[in-house]
Amino acid sequence: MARPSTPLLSREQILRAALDLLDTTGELGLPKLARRLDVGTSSLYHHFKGGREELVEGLRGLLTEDSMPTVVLAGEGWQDFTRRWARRYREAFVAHPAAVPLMTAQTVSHPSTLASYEMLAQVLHDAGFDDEELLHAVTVLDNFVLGSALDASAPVEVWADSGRADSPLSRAIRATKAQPGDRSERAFHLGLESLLTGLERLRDDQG
Amino acid sequence: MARPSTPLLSREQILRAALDLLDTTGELGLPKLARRLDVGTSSLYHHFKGGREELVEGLRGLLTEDSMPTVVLAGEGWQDFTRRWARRYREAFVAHPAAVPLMTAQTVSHPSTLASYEMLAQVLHDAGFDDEELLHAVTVLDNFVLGSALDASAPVEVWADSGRADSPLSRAIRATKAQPGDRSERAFHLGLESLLTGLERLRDDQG
DNA sequence: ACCATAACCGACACGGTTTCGGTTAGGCTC
DNA sequence: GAGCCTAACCGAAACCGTGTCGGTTATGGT
Repeated sequence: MARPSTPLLSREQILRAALDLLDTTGELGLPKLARRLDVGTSSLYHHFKGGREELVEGLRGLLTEDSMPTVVLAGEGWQDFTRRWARRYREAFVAHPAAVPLMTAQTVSHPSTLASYEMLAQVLHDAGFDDEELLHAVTVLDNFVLGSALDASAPVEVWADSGRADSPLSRAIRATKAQPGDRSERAFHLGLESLLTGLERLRDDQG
Repeated sequence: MARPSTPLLSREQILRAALDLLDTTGELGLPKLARRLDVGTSSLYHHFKGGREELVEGLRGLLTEDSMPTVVLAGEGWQDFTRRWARRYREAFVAHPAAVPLMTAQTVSHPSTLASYEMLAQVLHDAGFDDEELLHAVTVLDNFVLGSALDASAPVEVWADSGRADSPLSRAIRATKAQPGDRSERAFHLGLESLLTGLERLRDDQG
C-alpha cells in the first residue's frame, strides 16, 4: 500500500490506542498495537522516530498533561502545592497501573512532565530548600508517588501468597483483597503527610 | 557434547555469574550469561526450569539471603526492627543497582525474601497494627526502599536536563552530581524516620 | 509541472526467550 | 554387571519483539 489520501494515524491516536492496549492487556507491544490500529508495525515509527521509548515517553505526557500543576495558586504554601502535586501525580497513574513500570524504567524527558518537576523545584527553592537537598526531596516524593500508584491498583499479588495461611502477612493480604480501593488512598495520605513533616524538618536543619 | 563427568554448572554458580554480568554491563541476557560460563544458552534451563523469571527470582534470593533480618533481637522494638529491615534491604540493592528494575518488575516469590516480609509483618502485627493497615505499611516501606535504592546508585539522569540551565531543578541536579554518594543515604534516613513516625500515628489512629 | 516530503507497506536483520530431540555420564535396582 | 532412569550438556530451530530499509503513492509548496 502507498500513502493514503487521509492519514490513518496520528500521534494522539496512537497514544490513546497504546494506553487502551496497556489498560486492557497490561502489556505494550508494537506489533499488537499496530494490529489494533490496522496498520503495519513499521508505520508506527513514522510518528515516533525514537521507537518504543519515545512512545512510552509520549504516554507519560498523555497522563500528566492537563493534570499536573504548573502554577502556584494564590495563597498556596509549599506544602499545599506539594500535596497537590503529589496527589495529581498519583491520580494520573492510579488510573493506568500497567503504565507505571514503563515509566519507572526510563528517563523522564517529556516537556510537560518536566515542567511540573521544575515547578515543584521552584516552589521548594522559594521555600528555602538548598540545592543539595532539593533533588532528594523531589526524588523521595517521586518515588513515593510511583510506589503508591503501584500499590493502589496493581494486583495484590505483588507478593506471592506463602503456603502458611495463618501468618500475619497472609491474613493481611486477604484482608486487603477484601477491602475496596480507598484504603490505599489512606495509606498514601498518611505517607505523604509524614514525608511533608519530614521534609520540613530537613529544611530547618539545613546549613 | 554429552553429559560431562563433573557438572559445569550449578545454580549458585550461575547466579553469581548473572549478578556479575548485571553489575558489569547493567544488563542480563541469557545468551551472554551462557557465553560467560562457556556453556550453551539452553543449558541454563536445566538449572532454572522457570527460565529467566526464575533466575531473576534466584537473584533476589542471592541478594537478600544472609542479610535480611529474620529474628527480632533482644529488646528490639518494632521501630528498631523496621529500621534494620529497611536499611539491610536497601544496602542489598544499593550494591547492585542494575538489579532493582528486574526486581520491581516481577512478583516476589523467593522463600528467604518472603520469610523476611513475614517477619516484618509479624513484628508489626505484634506491635498492634490491624490486618487492613499492615499490608499498606509493608508496601509503603517496600516501595520506599526500592525507590531509594534506585536513587542511590542509578544514574542521576532520572530526569533529563531541561534546556534552561538556570532553573532550580537544573541547579539541584548539578549540585547533586557534584556531591559524593552519602547524600542519598541521608535522604533515605530522613524518609525512613518520617515514615516510621507516620506509621506510628497510623497505628494509634486505628479502629 | 515538478519535486521534496509525508505516510504507508512488506521484507528482513538482529537479538532474546524457550522448546525439543539427541548424546552421554552417573547412579539405582535386580 | 546389565538394564534403565535421570541428569547435564549440546545444537537447531521456533517464536516474538524492536528497529531499519527500499519501495510506492499522495500531498503540498514552488
